[in-house]
Amino acid sequence: MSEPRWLTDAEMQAWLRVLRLVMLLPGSLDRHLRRAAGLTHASYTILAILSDAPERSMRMAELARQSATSQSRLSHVVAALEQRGWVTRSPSPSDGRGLIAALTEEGVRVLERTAPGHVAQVRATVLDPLSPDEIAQLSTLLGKIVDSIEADDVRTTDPDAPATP
Amino acid sequence: MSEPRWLTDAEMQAWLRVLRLVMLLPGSLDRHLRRAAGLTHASYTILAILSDAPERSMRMAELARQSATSQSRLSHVVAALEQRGWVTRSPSPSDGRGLIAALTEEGVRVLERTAPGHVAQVRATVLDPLSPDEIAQLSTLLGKIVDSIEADDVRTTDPDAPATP
DNA sequence: GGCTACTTGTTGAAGCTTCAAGTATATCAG
DNA sequence: CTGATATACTTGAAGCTTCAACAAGTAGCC
Repeated sequence: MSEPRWLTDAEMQAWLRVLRLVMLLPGSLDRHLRRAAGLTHASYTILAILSDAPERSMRMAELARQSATSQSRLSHVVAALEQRGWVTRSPSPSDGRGLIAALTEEGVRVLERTAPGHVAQVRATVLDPLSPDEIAQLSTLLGKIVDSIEADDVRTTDPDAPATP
Repeated sequence: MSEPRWLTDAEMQAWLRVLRLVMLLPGSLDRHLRRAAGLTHASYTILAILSDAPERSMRMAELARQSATSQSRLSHVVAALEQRGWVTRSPSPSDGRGLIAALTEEGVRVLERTAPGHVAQVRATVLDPLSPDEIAQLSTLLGKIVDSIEADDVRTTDPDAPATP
C-alpha cells in the first residue's frame, strides 16, 4: 500500500470547510428545534418523512434508509416519539417481521407547529446565502460526494469486504 | 412573523443532500479512525491541529475555535487524550486562566501512523469524485454556508439576542 | 418438510456530547 | 484599589448514538 498523496492547499481548504459544516450544522439544527419543540433533529426528520408518506406511515427499514439513520438509532428515536404520542408502531400485515410507524394527529400538529421555524432556519443558514445557480451546483457536488460515502460504507461495512483488491 | 416560503424542488434536493452528508460523514470518519487507531474523529482532529501548530501546542480556547468544538467537549476529549499519554496540559505562563495542550512524542507517532489512512479515506469519499474545478466550487459554496451558520449561532446563542429586530 | 442464510427490528451497555453550574483569573471603570 | 463584568476551563449528570448480541420471520433449496 503506497503512501497516499497529501492534500493540496485548495483541497485542504475545501476539506476544512466540509468538516466545519459537518461539525456545526447538526448542533445548530438541534438547538433551534429543541427550543422550538423539544425535538432533536433526528426525531424531527422522522416526523417530516412520515408526514410526506402515503397514509403518513412507513416501514421502519424504509424510514431508516430515507433518513440515513441506523436501524438501532431509529428504533430508539421512534420509541421515544411513541412515548410522547406522536407516532405509533403496528405490525406489518404483509411481513411478520415488519413494523409500520405512523404519525398520529398530535404528531401532525407538532410538525405543523415546528416546520415553519425550521424551514426559516434552513433558508437563513444554508439556502439564502446562495444564488439559484449555486444551489444547483451544490446539489450536483454533494450528490457525488454522498454517493461515494455510501459506496465506501457498503464496502467497509460488508462482512466479506475485499481488502482493497 | 410571516410564513416563510417553502422549498422549491431544486432547493429541497440540495438540502436533502446537505442533510445526508451531515448524517453520513461523521459516522464514516469515526468508524475508519476507530478501527485504525481507536480514535474518534473529534480526537483525531485535535491531534492533527496540534501537530501543525508551533511547538505542537496550543491554548485550549484557540484549539476549540479551530476545531469548531465547544470548550466543554474539548475539555473532555483532551482529558481522554491526556489519559492515553498523547497530549499534555500545562498552565499558560502569560495567562493564569489558560491551559496549553501539547502533543507528546507518542501522540506524534499515533498521528503519523493514522494520517495516511485517514487522508486516503478523505480522498476516496470526498475529494476524488470531484474535478479540481469542482473542488474550488465546493470550497466557495461551503464557505458561504459555514459563515452564515456561524453568524446564526452567534445571533441565537448570545445572551442578549435581539428577537429578530 | 426441513436446512441454511438473510432480513427486520429491538435491547442494554458503553461511549460521546451537551447543558448548566461552578471555580479561578483577567480586565476595566471609577 | 475595589467591585463588576467578562473570559478560560472543568465538572457531572442527562441525553443521544453506536455497537454487539439477540429474537423472530422470510426465502431459497434440496
